[in-house]
Amino acid sequence: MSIEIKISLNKGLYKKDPQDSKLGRKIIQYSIILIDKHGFECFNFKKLAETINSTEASIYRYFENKHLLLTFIVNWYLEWVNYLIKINTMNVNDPKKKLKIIINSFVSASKENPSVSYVNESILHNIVIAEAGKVYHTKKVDSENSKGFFSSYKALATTTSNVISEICPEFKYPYSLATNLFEMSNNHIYFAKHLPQLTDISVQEDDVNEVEKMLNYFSQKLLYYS
Amino acid sequence: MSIEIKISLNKGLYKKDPQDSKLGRKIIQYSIILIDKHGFECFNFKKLAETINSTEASIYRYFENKHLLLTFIVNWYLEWVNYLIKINTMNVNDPKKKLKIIINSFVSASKENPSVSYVNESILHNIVIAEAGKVYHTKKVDSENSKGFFSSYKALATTTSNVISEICPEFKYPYSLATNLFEMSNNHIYFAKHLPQLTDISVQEDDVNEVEKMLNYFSQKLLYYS
DNA sequence: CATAAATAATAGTAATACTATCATTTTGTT
DNA sequence: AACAAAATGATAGTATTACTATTATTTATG
Repeated sequence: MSIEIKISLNKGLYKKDPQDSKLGRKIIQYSIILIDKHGFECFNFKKLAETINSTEASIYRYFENKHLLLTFIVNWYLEWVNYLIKINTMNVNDPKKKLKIIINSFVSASKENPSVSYVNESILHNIVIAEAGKVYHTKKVDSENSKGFFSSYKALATTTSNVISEICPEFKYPYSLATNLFEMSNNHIYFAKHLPQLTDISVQEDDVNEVEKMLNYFSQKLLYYS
Repeated sequence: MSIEIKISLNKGLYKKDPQDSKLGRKIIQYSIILIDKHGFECFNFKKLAETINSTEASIYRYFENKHLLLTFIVNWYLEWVNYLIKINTMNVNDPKKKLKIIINSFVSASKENPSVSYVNESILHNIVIAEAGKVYHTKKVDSENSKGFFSSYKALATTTSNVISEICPEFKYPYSLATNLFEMSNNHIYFAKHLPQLTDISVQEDDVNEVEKMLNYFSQKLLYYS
């Protein structure tokens, strides 16, 4: 399925919205591919420019630096997941079912869901798994937070937290559990692929079923029989 | 309390063991201070050399690059925590008490524990909280893993996992819970300080009591009444 | 006190992360 | 079709970073 949603993101993230022009969309499309391929540290605007037959100067007209570009695409992904959760839980009343849908979105939103033509959501998910922590683990975190650069993560945490509180209103840690389910999803997919001794689950050919089961088990143990 | 333990780490991490010379120990001491102060991205060997009145060339005789230096100090911290857990649980039989000691070590090993003269463990803990993920979130993770660069994290996970299995032998995810308790500890201390909307707990003046409570609550819910 | 080992001093290179300027192409408007 | 405005490309240049190499000096050791 391919539709054209335009996701609106904090304006401080870019100098010019890349979603509004051909070159901008190419920057998004190929930065996702290159960051996934070489890793964020080895990714730079010169390589990106060569790949898309443009110039460094042109890319700098869209993004101040590669860190803000990463922040942009990670936020894009989080907004997209939040959007999918909203439409997929819209007609669901049981909060327990809603949380299962949320967990399923954390582990595999990129599968069988509406997508945007110039974004490979599956590759983008890999970037979120491997690089998203770098977005907020920086000395600029406080000033970037005050500019609203992490509001997409907060929105996702709030959505999830509300469902958790619906299931169990007395539960003391709805936000912590929400972010933990998301971080745990990313971490254990990464561990399964690269550091298998740090997890009990395994991921074969992108089948994240075991991760999903684990997250459901954890949340049920914490929320169901209180 | 100050003693001199020498922690033995994977030899691939350094060209020359910094623990064995005055300059080496100064490199460790001030790299910890500088990474904490400026963040890992802005930290470099030139600044470090100026700070300790030495030269870049001399530092390069100890470490190939700053990434391996970070890996070294993070592993040092993990080995130190693992060592403390061992001595503090040595005469404890109840695995539930052992897990509480482990959780206490995750949140505040750096407080009231034997320390090494040239390492400020409290600052080092801040580095682990803010930067440790960068150690293994790199494209070199597989080759570095095969060289044993993450064995300290695995050792800590194994120690914790064994205690978890003692408490509840049927629990299916002992390793996952072990690493999750550690990651959660670091994440939520960081969130409380920088992104408070992502957590329910707060940390006032380095009092991590609420984090400790939360981790104990989570582990008890998952392990006690199965 | 001689010698080896460690460190300092200095210099240099390639790559990175930008910024500035001007030329050309594309787009929208009449 | 003609034109202006906007977007992009081409080119050049700078400061910093991440190193490596060479030689001089200091320090530790038998």
